[in-house]
Amino acid sequence: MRGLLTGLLKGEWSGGARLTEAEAVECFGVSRTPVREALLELQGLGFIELRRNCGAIFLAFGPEELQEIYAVRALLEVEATRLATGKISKPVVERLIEGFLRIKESGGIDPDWELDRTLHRTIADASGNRRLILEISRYGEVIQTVREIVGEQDTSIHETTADEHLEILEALRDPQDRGDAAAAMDRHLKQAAHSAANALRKMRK
Amino acid sequence: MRGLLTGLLKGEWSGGARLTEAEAVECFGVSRTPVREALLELQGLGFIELRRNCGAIFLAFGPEELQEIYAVRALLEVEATRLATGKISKPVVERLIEGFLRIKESGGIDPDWELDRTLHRTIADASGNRRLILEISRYGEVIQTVREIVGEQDTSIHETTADEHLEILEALRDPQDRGDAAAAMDRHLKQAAHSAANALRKMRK
DNA sequence: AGCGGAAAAATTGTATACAATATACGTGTA
DNA sequence: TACACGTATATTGTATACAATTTTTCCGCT
Repeated sequence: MRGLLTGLLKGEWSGGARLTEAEAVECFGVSRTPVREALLELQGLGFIELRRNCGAIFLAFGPEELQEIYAVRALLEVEATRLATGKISKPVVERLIEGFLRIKESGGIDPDWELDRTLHRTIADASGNRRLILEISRYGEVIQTVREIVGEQDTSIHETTADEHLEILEALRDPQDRGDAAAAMDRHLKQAAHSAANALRKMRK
Repeated sequence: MRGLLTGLLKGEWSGGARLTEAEAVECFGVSRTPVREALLELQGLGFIELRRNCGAIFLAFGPEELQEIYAVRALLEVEATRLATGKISKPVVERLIEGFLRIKESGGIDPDWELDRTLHRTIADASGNRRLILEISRYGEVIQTVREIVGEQDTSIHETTADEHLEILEALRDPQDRGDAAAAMDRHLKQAAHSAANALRKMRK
């Protein structure tokens, strides 16, 4: 599965390309059963269209599509942040703040996606809406895969990202307004969308 | 697939119940392959949890969970409405308004989910964000299944629903503010969530 | 009786064979 | 030459057999 998604994102198959199950079997050296399941999952994630007796059709994937993904992600996570405001215990917030401060001090060399994921998952969990949690984690997988491919070479990004994370956390720690943290999350994800789209452009050209 | 989902929603399997592939095969009289694919899809939709060599575990599904589904749906569709404002051609809006007026006149006997789906799909399409369109249609399937099971016996609902739809359409036709139609959509979906949850309660007790 | 481990059973993961169906092509006719 | 139809081919849908893995059971040991 990951292989197919990676291939698509790297641009090995461009949008509109057709891939039959038999071809996928040759590509990945496994039988049709797991290939089918992978294709079905990819369809669920919206990267391919499955048409009976026609094979899988790769949908376009470029900076535009990436921005659209981030737009939906932002919708989900901003709402989660709004709901989570005031529900995360102080110690947890403090520990996260410490983590991001350490990253800032170390000059942003270490990307540490792990801490990033922890932050986003903590917020989602605190929202209390299990559906929302589920959908956010669904998008998390996609985003993670994109990150692994695109690479995010520009290390200076990570420092500013840490700042954005700190803004969110500080708003969560001392909420003046239920919307402050949500607004910070919105800014953070808009910035992330921009930088991811740029990284993809750089990679492709 | 539909069979499993229907069974779950009807309460044949309560939350926490375990269902192995072999049992599902007996239940539905098809082989493991399609059963597996159905279970994977159900996992993607968030109705079951699949654990290796443990079978499918049904997650809880009741009025609470239904409300959560509607909350996420509202998130998606309200944003779509905001984006669609001003992008739907007058004739299209007029035709939809006519349709809902006809329903109101006929006293709301005829549910006409078809027209309802057309409205929501039209708005989603006009949003211009293909990701958003995809996610909305994903939820549309779930909602449609829920409706078929729950039945929505109370016919008086349909008249008020038509009113809500008309509010949305009128705001789309003459947008004073980009948020008017979106706000109407939000009210509509909150109402729909409430009535669906009630219908489920009535059915279960 | 309690615990550890090994064998057995249950269950999912994968491969392959067969069936159903849609597409493509070629042939015959107007 | 254009079109209709039928057959051949390609492709997906389904069933089943086998492999891998996990869970359960049961027996021996302490």
